[in-house]
Amino acid sequence: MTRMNIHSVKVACANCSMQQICMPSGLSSQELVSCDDMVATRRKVKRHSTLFRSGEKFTSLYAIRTGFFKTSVASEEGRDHVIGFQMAGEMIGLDGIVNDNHSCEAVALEDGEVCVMPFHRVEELSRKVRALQRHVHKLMSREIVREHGVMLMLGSMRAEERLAAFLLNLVHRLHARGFSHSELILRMTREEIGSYLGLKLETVSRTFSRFVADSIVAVQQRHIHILNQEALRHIVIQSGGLHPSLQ
Amino acid sequence: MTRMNIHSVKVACANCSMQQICMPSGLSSQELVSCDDMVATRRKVKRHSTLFRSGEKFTSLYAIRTGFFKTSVASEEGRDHVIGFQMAGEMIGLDGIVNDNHSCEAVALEDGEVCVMPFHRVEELSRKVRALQRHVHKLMSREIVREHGVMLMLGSMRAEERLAAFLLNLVHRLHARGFSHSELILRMTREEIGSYLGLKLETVSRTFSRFVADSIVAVQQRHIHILNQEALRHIVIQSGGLHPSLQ
DNA sequence: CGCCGCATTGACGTTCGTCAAGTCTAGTGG
DNA sequence: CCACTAGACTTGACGAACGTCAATGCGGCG
Repeated sequence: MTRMNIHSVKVACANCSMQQICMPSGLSSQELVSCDDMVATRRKVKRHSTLFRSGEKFTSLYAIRTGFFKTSVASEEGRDHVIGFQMAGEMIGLDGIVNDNHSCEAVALEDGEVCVMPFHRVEELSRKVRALQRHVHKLMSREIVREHGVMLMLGSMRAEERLAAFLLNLVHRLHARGFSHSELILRMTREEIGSYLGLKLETVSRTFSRFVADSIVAVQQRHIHILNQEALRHIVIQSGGLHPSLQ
Repeated sequence: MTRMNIHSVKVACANCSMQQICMPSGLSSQELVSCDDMVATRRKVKRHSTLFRSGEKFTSLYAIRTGFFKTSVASEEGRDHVIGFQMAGEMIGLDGIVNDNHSCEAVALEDGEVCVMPFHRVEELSRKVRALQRHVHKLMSREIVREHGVMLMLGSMRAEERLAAFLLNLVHRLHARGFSHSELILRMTREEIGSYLGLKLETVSRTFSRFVADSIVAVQQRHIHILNQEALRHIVIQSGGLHPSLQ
């Protein structure tokens, strides 16, 4: 419910640690400076606050600097379905472009900070800076491909396979950001995991328990230790899952 | 298996009946002519031929002029999962942008014809023609939003709801192209429908039979007559589905 | 005409959802 | 500092929905 406080800090993409994830590579330093113009402000977001809601006017894309988000689509009756979890270096808001309105909502699962990039500036700049145009197209295409993977998962995997794919995907993305390849802390509840995976929270919980019984992972609440990554991978592969291309 | 024959016809977007679906609106006639430059050739595609395969080098987007396609992602063992059905006026190939390789495959379900649009030309032109840039961004965003709807369906609907949503979506898109709002011919098998909906073909068949028993549709093989659209809509809505925004 | 692929239908099994009880943990206030 | 509480998580028993296997029907094409 709470709206985040607008925090106006002047930005420098050139100094940003997320640069190599967030920005196109091979920019001249001059082009990098002009990319700064793309970012209007940074915005701090508190845990459980909403970055944008479904139906809200679309103006900007958001590049996550720090923190962890979920995006979800809401149906009429308040039921909502999680369609993705996003972490530092990833972009959210692309859904808003087509109708100038957001069709999903983004909620912070922990305190964080995003770069607010007004889309008209993105378009303006990407008409001039070719590498940026490329980058925007790739970002959107990547999101399309990621969703293909999710659709494959939802359409053809069983509970164990879904959870295994989910854990592998998460730890893979975290590892790419310098975290452990075997330990992670879940920022979301079992219910949110279930919503994402198309399962009920009880099934998620039971499946975790089965993994623990098989010594594949150790679970202490939201702290997950992956003991046998090979086994996890095997669970996904054996049924023909498209491996970690789930982004 | 069969590759389609390359059919080099010079193109005129200005005369194309798909123009208002496929192209941005509000182009000057000069801009429309320059859009022709975007289309290298048209290509006829025969039923069951593959437009592009997973892993294949990405060079072009394809705008469907006529015909009906399925796109699917393939897993290692040959199992594949249908992720969408595309008809005239829709664009396929966006998945290839991110890695310069296609990550899904497109197969024609009936004879048709596509406009081949080399992506480097699309990028070049959309740096000059602002309306085209807009249009490309909206196309990609629309695909993202469509997939959100599919994920919602796969993640939270039961078989009846999925099939109802599927039929409503199909007939809605066909109607927008001048076809009946109550009759349609399915170009795909029950198995392909099932793959798309995350169901087995037997379940699709049984669900059709139930709809017939309830006088909601009449089914004769692939010929579908929707007798009670309201009932179909009600099946989807009651469970909180995001209605026909499934594109 | 006969074959082959597609579709339908039935019987049965598995997986997951539902309902309900109970446990654990973090955060709050006395 | 500890007791208390609310929310999150776990676990069990049961049932519903869907998958699996198998037999049969139908229609189009050679």
